[in-house]
Amino acid sequence: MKTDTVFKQAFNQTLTLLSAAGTGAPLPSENALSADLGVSRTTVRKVLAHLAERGYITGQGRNRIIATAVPDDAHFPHTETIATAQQVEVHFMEWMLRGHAQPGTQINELELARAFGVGTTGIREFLNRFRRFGLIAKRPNAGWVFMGFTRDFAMELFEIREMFELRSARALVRLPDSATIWPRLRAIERQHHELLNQIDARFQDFSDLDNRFHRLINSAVPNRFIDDFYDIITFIFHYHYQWNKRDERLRNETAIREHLAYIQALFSRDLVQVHAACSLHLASARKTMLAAFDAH
Amino acid sequence: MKTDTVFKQAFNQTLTLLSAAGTGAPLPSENALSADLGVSRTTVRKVLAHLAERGYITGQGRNRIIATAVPDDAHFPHTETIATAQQVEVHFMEWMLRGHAQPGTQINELELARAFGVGTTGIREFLNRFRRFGLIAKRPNAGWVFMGFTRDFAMELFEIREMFELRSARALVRLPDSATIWPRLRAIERQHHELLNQIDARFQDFSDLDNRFHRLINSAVPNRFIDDFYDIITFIFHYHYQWNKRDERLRNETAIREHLAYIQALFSRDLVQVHAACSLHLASARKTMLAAFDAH
DNA sequence: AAATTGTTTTTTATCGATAAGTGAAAGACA
DNA sequence: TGTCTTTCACTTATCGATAAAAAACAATTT
Repeated sequence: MKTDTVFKQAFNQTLTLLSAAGTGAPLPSENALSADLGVSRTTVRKVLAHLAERGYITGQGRNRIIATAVPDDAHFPHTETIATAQQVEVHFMEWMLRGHAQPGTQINELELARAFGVGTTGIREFLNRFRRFGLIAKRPNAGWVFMGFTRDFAMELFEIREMFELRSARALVRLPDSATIWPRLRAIERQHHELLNQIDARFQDFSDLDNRFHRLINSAVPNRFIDDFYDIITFIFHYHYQWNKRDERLRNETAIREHLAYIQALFSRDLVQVHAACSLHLASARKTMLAAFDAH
Repeated sequence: MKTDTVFKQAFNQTLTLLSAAGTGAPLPSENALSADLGVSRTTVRKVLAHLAERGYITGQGRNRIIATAVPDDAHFPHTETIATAQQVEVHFMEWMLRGHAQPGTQINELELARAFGVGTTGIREFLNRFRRFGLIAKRPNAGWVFMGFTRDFAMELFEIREMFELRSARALVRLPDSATIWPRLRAIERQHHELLNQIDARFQDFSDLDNRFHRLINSAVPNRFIDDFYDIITFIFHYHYQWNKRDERLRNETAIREHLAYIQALFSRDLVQVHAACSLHLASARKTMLAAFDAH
């Protein structure tokens, strides 16, 4: 059956809202909460019912009021708010990156299902989706094979990445001044400066900024296949960075400076400059990832 | 439970082998049959058991012999040899191209499952795999939406295709004379000439040749992401050509001539010529597909 | 009348069961 | 001694069932 992770997560979020509003405050309407939490009204009502049952809110219908301050331990544990499908992803990446998986390793659905504590269907579905990342292959009626997160894989990934990014940067330069990309580019430039100023404390935030920056560049002249490819990039980088922490602060600082130069080039609308700045950044990103393989 | 389509297909193939060999001939070993049919020996044994049961072969162990000529109606019907997963694909494409699916149409798993006569799991698995073609999107907990096989879709598809193809053609030109690509290119060039000579009778064979040609170009300097993308191209073209038969003979003849010019350019190793011939062909392919949208 | 809540219907996510199919060890043969 | 067959343990493909979540509909309230 379905897990109730959606409910539990919505419940936790609502608790936080309650704390912020304080005792005695009226509750927003069910529709408002539904939009706020990003779940259906059915789930909102379930949350409300639970809150009432535990005495955190009183009244009913349109006259609901926050009754008491909510104790901290009222939250559901974080693990209970993660859907099975997401759990499988996390577990699998863990399994993969911990070296359990040499190139050529056979992947056994039942074994993984037991190891991860889920049904085989969950594993199957994940593998089918994960297939597009190019790391596993299927032999019909005979299971999956892990292809290896190898140097070749990374090189091929970067080849495409560079092709796509240069294409987007070139297209961007040709856009008129009135395009919405320009103010958005300014905004993200500002975020780069902010992060750079607090680099010592916040260098871990770069990963997210990096992702948003490159996706922004593509979004100016969108192409769904490039977008899809960025899912792969994001996914690989996400797990790769978790695994390779060496020189993280320095690497990120360098990358931020490269981004800023790249952004400036874009504003200059000079194709040669853009090309140079973009290539420089991509080459340095590639070097970073390949270095991780050589160190290993 | 699993369907026995593998067995049925292997059985049918074996019947054909039997007819070719003729009464009294000895059977190949189980291992040989297994390799020949591309199934496990377990399945081969099941086939053999069935054949014996029906009296088509006699003897046992190593001394099996073809007993009688096999009647034509001994074959399992073709539909019983198609695995559920494949059936779903065919049904779904039918459903989609018959205009059942306007952009924005909601896709209902249970409804499709009933319409196609399969379990929901089969539909789910198909949709998850099909997602990568960029024609459907998922809203968690709330089903799938069909995005439409639109003009935009085709344009974005072709943008990537042109990028990839030019990259591969450029890379190919730089390969040494000793590379294995050159004889293979000669071979496929010959096939083009053959097809051109019999164009009136065989113009339908072009689709397959086209596919093999473009994949060959990429295979010279391979990249798994480009390969994957070609799966999408192949898939889309396959169904698109089934649907759009207008001017098929003429279109294919033109394309063959473009291919030949392109091949010649590649042999010349002149980058400018290659670029021109390749671009010309791709532009014409794009025009063909876009014309289908405008006609519609 | 528009927004809100109450109720019912529809749809998805997930599990476990089972026949079909694979692969490898053990045994037979020539 | 190496190929072929027999046997068996393990794996995948597929289904149907069920609780959770979404969506549609109906009834109130301000």
